[in-house]
Amino acid sequence: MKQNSQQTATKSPKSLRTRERILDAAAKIFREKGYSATRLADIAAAAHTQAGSLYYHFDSKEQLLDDVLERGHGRVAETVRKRIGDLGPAASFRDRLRVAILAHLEINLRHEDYAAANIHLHNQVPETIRQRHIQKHRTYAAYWHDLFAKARAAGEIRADVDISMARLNLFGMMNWSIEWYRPGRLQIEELADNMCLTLFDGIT
Amino acid sequence: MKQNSQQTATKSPKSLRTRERILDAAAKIFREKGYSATRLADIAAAAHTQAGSLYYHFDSKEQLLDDVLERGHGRVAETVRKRIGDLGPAASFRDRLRVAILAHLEINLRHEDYAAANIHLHNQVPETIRQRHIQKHRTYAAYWHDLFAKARAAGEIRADVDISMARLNLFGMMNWSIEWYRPGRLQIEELADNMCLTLFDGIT
DNA sequence: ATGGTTTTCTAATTGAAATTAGAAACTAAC
DNA sequence: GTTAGTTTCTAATTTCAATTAGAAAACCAT
Repeated sequence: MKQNSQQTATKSPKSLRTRERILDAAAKIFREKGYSATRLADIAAAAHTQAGSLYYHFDSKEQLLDDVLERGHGRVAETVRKRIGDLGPAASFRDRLRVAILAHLEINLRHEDYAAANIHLHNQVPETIRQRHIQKHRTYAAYWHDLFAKARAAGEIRADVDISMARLNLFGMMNWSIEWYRPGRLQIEELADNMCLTLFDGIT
Repeated sequence: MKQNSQQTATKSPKSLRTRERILDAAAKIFREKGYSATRLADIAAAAHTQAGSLYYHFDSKEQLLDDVLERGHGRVAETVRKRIGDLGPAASFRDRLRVAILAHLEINLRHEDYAAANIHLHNQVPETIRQRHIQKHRTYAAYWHDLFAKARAAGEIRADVDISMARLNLFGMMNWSIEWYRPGRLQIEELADNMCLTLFDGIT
């Protein structure tokens, strides 16, 4: 039942770095061309190696996408949970939400290729793999839902607000930013602040 | 310099209907599998015909996607402009925005396959075609920007609000709904109302 | 119903790209 | 500097699907 890579144990540092390089290249090309249109030769070229060599690190093209999606989502989910954990139990839910928004944006916009792959390609993997990813997204969504629910219970959000819609709207704003945000003019923090404002002042 | 189909003139009603059927099928399968992974045989099957027969109606697979994108975006843009036009010159800008939001959502959610294709596949067409679509999206964005700008000039939006961000946030909410909205529980009108509220109360 | 036109089908043709196999090159410990 | 293990390369193999060509079928006006 291997869900991810091949030999999960015994990995030399060099092998690990190559693997990383390949994943980054894959995310980049997948994002640019879509799953099916990217040739392993393209990924290989971007990772400074040969198409055949990829098979030493990955079982198949399919599994490569699987890993890209996994890693992209994993990083975001872990970081958001960690940052909120770091806040301690005294923090207001409004502060928690603010921190979560910043973390979500930061990771996604710093690894846009992984993020974009997750958004655009998650329905291009075969059904079994797809189910696993859908499940993870559901769990992540539930985590946010809970955040909103507690904020409302604490009176930090108006009682008549539809929590589910609020979360979906926020996800829309955040995830859409991957389409247009380019580093430079606007700091990610400013972006996060702006979204907080739009959301809260429409909610509180 | 044919930008779209082949014989733009002289089309029998039957041919037109078949063409329509093929476009719908294409949008559906493209949405499900992505551009490159969909076989013309799949589209043909969904349109109750044979792969080879598609070539009577379209020049190539590429042009098929081109037309799907074109039609998807065209319908939305035209409808939004028309509905706002119908409002007459006396309408408040807030009302205009409300109407525009409803129209955008209605068309996109009633033709989700076309909408999803536009969102997910617009960067999978070859460069020349892609440029044309990007241009159309820019024009559409500018139209909305103008709507926001006039609303602010009329004092219907706070003066310190960043118009560009507001529009992007709104687009995020609206376009993300294509990922999760399924007809049934929630009416599209309710959805539009909700997004208006979230947006305005965060802006006004 | 017959001739011309439009539309659809079937059966090649063609090229492209994932995957595999086995040989080479590299690495590090002794 | 030889050897075992790891990593990479090259050159098939094999499958798959877009496109084309030409034959059939459907349609329509007379």
